[in-house]
Amino acid sequence: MATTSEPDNKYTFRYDFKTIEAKWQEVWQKESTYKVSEDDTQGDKREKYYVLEMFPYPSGRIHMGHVRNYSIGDVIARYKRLRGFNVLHPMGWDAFGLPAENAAQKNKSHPARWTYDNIDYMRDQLRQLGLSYDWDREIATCNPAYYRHEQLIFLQMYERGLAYQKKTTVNWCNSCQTVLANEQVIDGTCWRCDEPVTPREMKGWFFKITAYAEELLRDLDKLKGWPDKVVTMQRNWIGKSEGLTCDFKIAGSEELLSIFTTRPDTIFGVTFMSIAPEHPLIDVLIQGSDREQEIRDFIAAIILEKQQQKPDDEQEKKGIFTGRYCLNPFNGDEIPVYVANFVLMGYGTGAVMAVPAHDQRDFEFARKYNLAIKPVVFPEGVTLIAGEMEAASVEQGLLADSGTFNGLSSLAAKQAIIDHAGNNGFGAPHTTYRLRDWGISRQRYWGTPIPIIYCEKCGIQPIPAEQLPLTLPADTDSDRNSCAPLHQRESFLQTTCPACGGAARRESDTMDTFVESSWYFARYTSPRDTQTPIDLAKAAHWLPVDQYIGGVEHAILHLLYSRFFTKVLRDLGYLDIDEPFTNLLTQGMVIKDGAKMSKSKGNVVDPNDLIHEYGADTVRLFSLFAAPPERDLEWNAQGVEGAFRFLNRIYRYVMGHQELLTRAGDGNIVIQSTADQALHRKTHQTIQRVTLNIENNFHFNTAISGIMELFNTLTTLAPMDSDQPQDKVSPPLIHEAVRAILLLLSPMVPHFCAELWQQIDSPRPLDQEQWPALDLDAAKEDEITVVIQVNGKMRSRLQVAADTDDEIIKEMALSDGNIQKIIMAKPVKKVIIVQKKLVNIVI
RNA sequence: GCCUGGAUGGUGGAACUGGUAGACACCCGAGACUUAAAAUCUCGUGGGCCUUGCGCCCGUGCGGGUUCGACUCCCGCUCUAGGCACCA
Repeated sequence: MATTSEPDNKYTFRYDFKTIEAKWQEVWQKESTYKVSEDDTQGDKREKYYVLEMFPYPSGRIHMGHVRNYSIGDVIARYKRLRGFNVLHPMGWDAFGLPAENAAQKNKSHPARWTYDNIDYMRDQLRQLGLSYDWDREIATCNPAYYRHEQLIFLQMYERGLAYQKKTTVNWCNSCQTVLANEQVIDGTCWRCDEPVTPREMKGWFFKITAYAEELLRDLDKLKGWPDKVVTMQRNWIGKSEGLTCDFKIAGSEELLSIFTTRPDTIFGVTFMSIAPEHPLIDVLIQGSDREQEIRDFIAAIILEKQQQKPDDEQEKKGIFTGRYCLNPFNGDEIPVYVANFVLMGYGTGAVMAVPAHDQRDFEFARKYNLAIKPVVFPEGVTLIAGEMEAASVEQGLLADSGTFNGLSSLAAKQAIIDHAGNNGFGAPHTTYRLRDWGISRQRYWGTPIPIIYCEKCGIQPIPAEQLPLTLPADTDSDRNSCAPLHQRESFLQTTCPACGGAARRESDTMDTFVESSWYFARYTSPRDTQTPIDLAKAAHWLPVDQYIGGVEHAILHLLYSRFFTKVLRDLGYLDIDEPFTNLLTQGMVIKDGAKMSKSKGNVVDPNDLIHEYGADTVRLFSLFAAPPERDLEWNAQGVEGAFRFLNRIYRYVMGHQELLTRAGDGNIVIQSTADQALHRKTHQTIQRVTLNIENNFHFNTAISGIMELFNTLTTLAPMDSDQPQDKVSPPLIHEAVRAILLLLSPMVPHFCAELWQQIDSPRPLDQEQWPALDLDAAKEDEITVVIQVNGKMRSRLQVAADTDDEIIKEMALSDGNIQKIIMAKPVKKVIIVQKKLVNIVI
């Protein structure tokens, strides 16, 4: 082996990671070490394990977040292989999206060109990290071979009413002639051109995720392997509430105003009605009134205000009286109807029964407009008096002033009132969700075209499945139109109707890129199948994903959409599972100087530089060692140096003992000295500890420190510079310890370990090895330290044989010199003995 | 405002189910090697006190509590990160 610089100078020695890493990457590629055979669905007897990291957007080059994410996944993949699993570990590219269009415009290139170039570069970077992917399964979502299947899935969803079109309000930038996503609108202006964004009514395509709301909520209980945090976030996002819909008659009219409430128990406390400014009934209510114009102006003003408000500031509550009343069906009260700026048309019925005594918003509104406040639910032991209330009382309690329902508890009253409404035909129990249907239309170029045709005669016509894929139009010219959205491309739009053959136009929207990432994990199980999106048998074998790893920023959208797609694909007959990801690990961010790495902060660390300076193994080792995966990782250049130093120490040690280790390979383990015993014990304790750290919660940081401890023990008991280390420790035990170190470290530091493994003349390459076997007897301590406390404070220690009787330990503790001094002649009240741990003497 | 996490030496982080707080590293300091430096190796390294002892006191964001014993459990706060936010 060569060294990086002067081979003879052992003082400046740094192991030659460049040669070693290149060598093993080539071996793995040439031998397809990590390829998972398609036949494994039938032939392989090993248990399957599917580990997946969230695939990247090919933005150009990988960043530290990727390095961390993929290192974690790779450790799990390699560990599971050593444990005898048949591991599926694929990688691909989430390749559609707006950045490609922007870059293409800037460089007068084409999004496809830009994207594929980036993929080539980044694939190379991932190879350099030594990640054990089955590259034969690589997919890029912008490839028609992928998105044709997505188009088919869309058509099947359309057939079942799960994909539908409706009118919606979008953010429109007139100067860019495009729709912007919410996150692209910054303070009401376009993120790219700074022109104001205007709302615009457009038709768009939606996926009916609300049809699965209940199942998505219910199945959260099955996700035992997900962080509670993510489950909670999804539960809140779905936002189920149960209550009552109830119709209030408009006075002097046959019209009904329908409301939804989760607090039917407060229905006798209704003193006014608030409706959304967009509510369709408004026209009917105010038509012909002498205040019609005044009201319309007010409504227009609050709608405008709403559009311009920043997402995070709350508007002052305001409203206007429509001049009309409605009737409370429970007691006949006449209730004024107001238009209010805080009522959302998109939730419930767009109308709210206002109970100022028991709802804070209604309370504020009532105070402002001098409306009645009528308390009807008294929390236990409290009598509410309208004039004395400082704020709404939102607690449950006992009903008062509520007719025949007086004295009931809130809980009982809810049911009774719902029943009463139902029996009298003006209401029904109702469940509503915060979750909205998923709008997937994007007016862009670089996305999956929606396979729909509009015919004047025949209406909306899906493209026949056998005509898929509907590919993106290639460019006819290389000018700035190279990424013109589809609606600007006449030749793409013009087509013929599949039903009548007459002239027709194509849909020009492309799909949200979240659609591609909602099913890619399933596609990996049959990535080259041209007949069907997903081969049911193969998917049944591999899915669900046993371990999914990615950033917590995808806790809601990506993970919710993937769960939704899994259920849809199941109902379409492609999958036989309910949930896609059994276990989820959300890793923390990589930060530096206390802040997220970003160009604007100038604290970005480029993985390329690190790989060149220290090699992939060191970069991986440090990113796994510096923090447990779920926590943020503070990047520290000196820490990287420390990780590199550790590998160098092992390298020097193993190569310095190469001959001995090679010879010792076939020797039996015979304990001949206390040093032998100590090393043997530490070796097996470390095997146990590392295994537990990985199995329990993937805490590689403590696993690595365990291995460091073992190596420290090894170099203390059998020092490097000793002429004849076998004087103290027998060679087979050094061999055992080194073997353990290399095997235990290999999932984290794969090239390095594979090389040293070969250098000590092991019979098989490391990739074909098994995780080291644990000998529990060997790990057992025969002497233990028992702590002696007096009144809970540590005062002395005892070294005793592990099997010493509790009574004897107690006697020893009481007669211990230090203890005698402390307790003097005072009476001992109590002695607590914790087996093999401590004695606490209470005086 | 609501819902989640988090807070431990100069730093990153350990500590099983309530049982020796600070493992393992980084930084820093001292020494060895060297003409010298780097590298490497050895030792030290939470704070304070003195009587320098296998010593004592304090110490896991703050204030209480439970317990023989609390970083760990309970109650009440502070700060911080993230998510949601007029959802009726």
